[in-house]
Amino acid sequence: MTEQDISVDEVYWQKKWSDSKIFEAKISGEKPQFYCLEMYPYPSGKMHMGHVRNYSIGDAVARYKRMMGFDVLYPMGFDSFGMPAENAAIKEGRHPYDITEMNMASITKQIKRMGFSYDWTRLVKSHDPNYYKWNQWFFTKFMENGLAYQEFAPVNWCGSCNTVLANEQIKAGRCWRCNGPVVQKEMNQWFLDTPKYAQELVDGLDDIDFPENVAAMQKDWIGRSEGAEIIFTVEGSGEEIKVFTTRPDTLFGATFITLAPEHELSKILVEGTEFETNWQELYDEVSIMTEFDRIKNMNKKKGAPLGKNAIHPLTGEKIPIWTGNFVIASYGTGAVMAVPAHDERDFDFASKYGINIKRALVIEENTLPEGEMKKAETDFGWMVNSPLEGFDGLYGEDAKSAVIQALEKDGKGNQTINWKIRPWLVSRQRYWGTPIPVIHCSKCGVVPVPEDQLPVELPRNVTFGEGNPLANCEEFVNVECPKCGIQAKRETDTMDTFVDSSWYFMRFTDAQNNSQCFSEDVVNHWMNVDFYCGGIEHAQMHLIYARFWTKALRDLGLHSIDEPFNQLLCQGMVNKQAPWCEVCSITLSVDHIGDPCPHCGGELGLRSAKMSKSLGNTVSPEDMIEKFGADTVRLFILFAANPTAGMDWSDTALEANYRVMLQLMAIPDQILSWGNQQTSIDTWLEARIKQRMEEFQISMDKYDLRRAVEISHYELIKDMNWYIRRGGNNGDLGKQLLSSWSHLLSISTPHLAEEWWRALGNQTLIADTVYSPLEKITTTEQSVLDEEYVMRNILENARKVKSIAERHLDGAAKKLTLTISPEWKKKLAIMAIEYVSDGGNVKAFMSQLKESELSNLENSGEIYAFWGKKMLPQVFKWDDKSKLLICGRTDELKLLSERKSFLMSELDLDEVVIISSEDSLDDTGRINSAMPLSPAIIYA
RNA sequence: GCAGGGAUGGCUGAGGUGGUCAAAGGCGCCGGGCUUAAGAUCCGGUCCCAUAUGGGUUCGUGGGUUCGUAUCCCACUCCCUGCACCA
Repeated sequence: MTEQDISVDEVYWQKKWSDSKIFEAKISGEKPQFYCLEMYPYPSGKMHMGHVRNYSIGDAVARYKRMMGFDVLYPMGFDSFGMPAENAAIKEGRHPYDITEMNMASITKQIKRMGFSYDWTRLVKSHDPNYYKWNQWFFTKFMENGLAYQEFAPVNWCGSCNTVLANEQIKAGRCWRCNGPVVQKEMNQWFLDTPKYAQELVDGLDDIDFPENVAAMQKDWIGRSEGAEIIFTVEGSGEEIKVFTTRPDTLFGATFITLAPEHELSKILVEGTEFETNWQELYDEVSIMTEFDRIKNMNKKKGAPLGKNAIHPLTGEKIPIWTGNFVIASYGTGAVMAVPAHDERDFDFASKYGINIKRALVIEENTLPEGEMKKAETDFGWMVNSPLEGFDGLYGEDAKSAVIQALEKDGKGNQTINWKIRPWLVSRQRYWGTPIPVIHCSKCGVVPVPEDQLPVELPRNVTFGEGNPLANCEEFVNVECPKCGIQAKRETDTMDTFVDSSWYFMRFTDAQNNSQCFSEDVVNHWMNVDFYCGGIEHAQMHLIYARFWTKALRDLGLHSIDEPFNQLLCQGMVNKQAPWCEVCSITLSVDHIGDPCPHCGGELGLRSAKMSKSLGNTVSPEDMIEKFGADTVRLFILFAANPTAGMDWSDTALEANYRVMLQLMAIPDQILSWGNQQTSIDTWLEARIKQRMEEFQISMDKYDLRRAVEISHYELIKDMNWYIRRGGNNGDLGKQLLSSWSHLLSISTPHLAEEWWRALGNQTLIADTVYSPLEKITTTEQSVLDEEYVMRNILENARKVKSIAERHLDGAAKKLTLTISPEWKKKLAIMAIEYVSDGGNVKAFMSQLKESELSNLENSGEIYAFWGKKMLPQVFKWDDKSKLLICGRTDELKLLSERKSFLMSELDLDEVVIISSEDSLDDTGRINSAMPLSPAIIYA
């Protein structure tokens, strides 16, 4: 048979699927529903391996759920707004719209070639006015509810992208997109009040199934910290400085106040004084500094006194007010009470500027507050040196609440919770995004665009490369005020593209709805997403925004879902080997293969690294599909590693999988040519099929795709081979096998499965066929499985012994005697197994044994010795299954006798004798090695 | 610095509630059957030793608990990921 004869026409089946519309999600009303989703991609022109892996995982889940009788919603769309298209436009002189549409067309084609079972009728594209119209509508609703607002504030500016960024979009002080430096700039910008949902966002993590690390990252990011806000008054002027602290118990150790240079009071306090210059210097330095530099200079504390004192709220003491570069204006209140004795930063600062250090706690109980402090003691401790009554000796939480109570009594502070998450800065000074639906009128101020005028469409006719294209587009900017009708100006900022991805999963449920964003009933029916698969890189951005947005829309009354994603799976990276220098610990591009390290001249090794253009270790999915077919690529990807683990691309492994595919392609013909002989091994195969189907389901239900594929594409081949080897040749049973098997194949290699299904004479599509569960394994079937299992173990053992035995025989072994262990060994084994499983202590078993019936046997001495030497370790070595078999009714003599001729031919012998040791006349002493389930093996 | 995850045989990768573990599966490699031959497929082998089913040394390093530990505890080293002067 040549390869051509057995190749699968994948495109043919893809057309069949699409013509028959079987993947279009329906609400049948009878079946349970399942929403399977992958993070929709940004449409670059080409699909890469990361996509392929992501979608192969999702598709396997979707197909499995369909097969198990669910109504499955499995859509695909494009996150098609965003800067790459706009930057390409600037560079190439084409329009982002054209570039995007073109890329979408080409990547769609590639995705379709993989044969994923998407419902393409629900395609959502962010840049479609019918979609982004709802972004705008939501935005105006948010404005009504105070959730969206405009504010003049210091924001993060990426110079190379020419736009502001949200905090979540800064990675290690640099822009997440271009890796360029980010600077602080004061601008009038739009924000969404994400902190409003901070508590719910934290709490929700307990109810959904996110990977631990993602949940941890989100918790970190949201950053809940409990503490107190404390009011210090400025001496003389009476102005108030609010500080946030998590350690109110150290309040009596506060020896100064530090304000962020940007803090509004800083400027007010120094204005017109001798201290102004130093403050100004620091302010200039900090505000120009990029986040990146700021991190780099993290340990260089710098500050200046502001020349005024604050009044300690409880003691009335005067303490100096400073400004310091390490205080962040936007966290807490932008001001801290400095307690050098119990805070490292304050300690550094105080040491540098010679400020008083005052101990307020001792770390060991009942110690005296003596000696100079060499470093800050930041752990909880017992309060000491308190100038007021009733505090000394309090510890930890008690100390905190005592201080807070005292503050609250005087109206000088209160307990608060502070959040690290800051409002989401959503406006962008870029073209290719959703226009913010707002008009600025000189008379009416900020006016939201009325609903009937939505969408505010992006104008086509704009010029790129000179600032914000929208701002330069007269016909876009100039409008009449919807309220009073005078000439007004449109907002020219667009929305962050993360807005698009914050609710697309809801749009998918009702994608063609022209009158609403989605119908409430429909969205409630499908949501939430049962299985969400995508990259870890969105742990803080997309996945927080989407959760926020879902809650915000819920509170607008649009649906009743609390959390968008039930279960999140982050697929691992696709890696491939690249040159690696151990000495310099750097990964180099594949161009260096064979050369010495360009830095140290040493020899280069290989190391697996994320596929990237810069390393040149990428593999083109297109080429692989063309060469091996989509099924092979999918099989390889699912089998090479668990979904969440990183996987290494390997050409040889891929080829091995291709061979498996070739083998599988030939199997229907092979099985269909079986005769119709019924043999005793038939029951075994029948039971085995049931067993495999069950194992497969268990694996799939826990998304252990690797194991599932192993069963469907490897184990079952082995089972079939075993059946044949044992003389099976039953065509009817073969058809049963093929039928069940093709369901399992259809999850990961759907095209192949269709071929099988057709070969079986089916007119239907297996992708559209619900699997009807097989009956449970019967007791008889179970015992056949068990017996075969025992025999295979014995056979395997006998094979090993044979090669050793033949070293001692003259030539090849001709005869095998299997001597079943004596009755007393079985009794002893059962006794021991029961004793141990009841929790008995092995060491005490001997006394038990001496009281048992076995002690009455004449060979009781032998039995005692055997227990200690052989049986004791063995009791722990038997697996649960073997224990069951030993205690059960398994008749070794019978099962082996029935399989004698098979053993004979397998071991290539003239004679096999099965005998129980009571009947044996062995004189070599070798039968002593017999154990239950493991007869003595003696060759002659 | 803080947080999360890792380190298993030539490679990959299960296991990880202590005994079923010399440790599944795959790849690679070796041998055999089939074949005119190659490929594919099928069967067997693949830590070391071994004069009969046995022994030895192994799951990052060093300790510990235990009759027994890849699996539990402690310390350390290294790797990945995220956050980062968060008060």
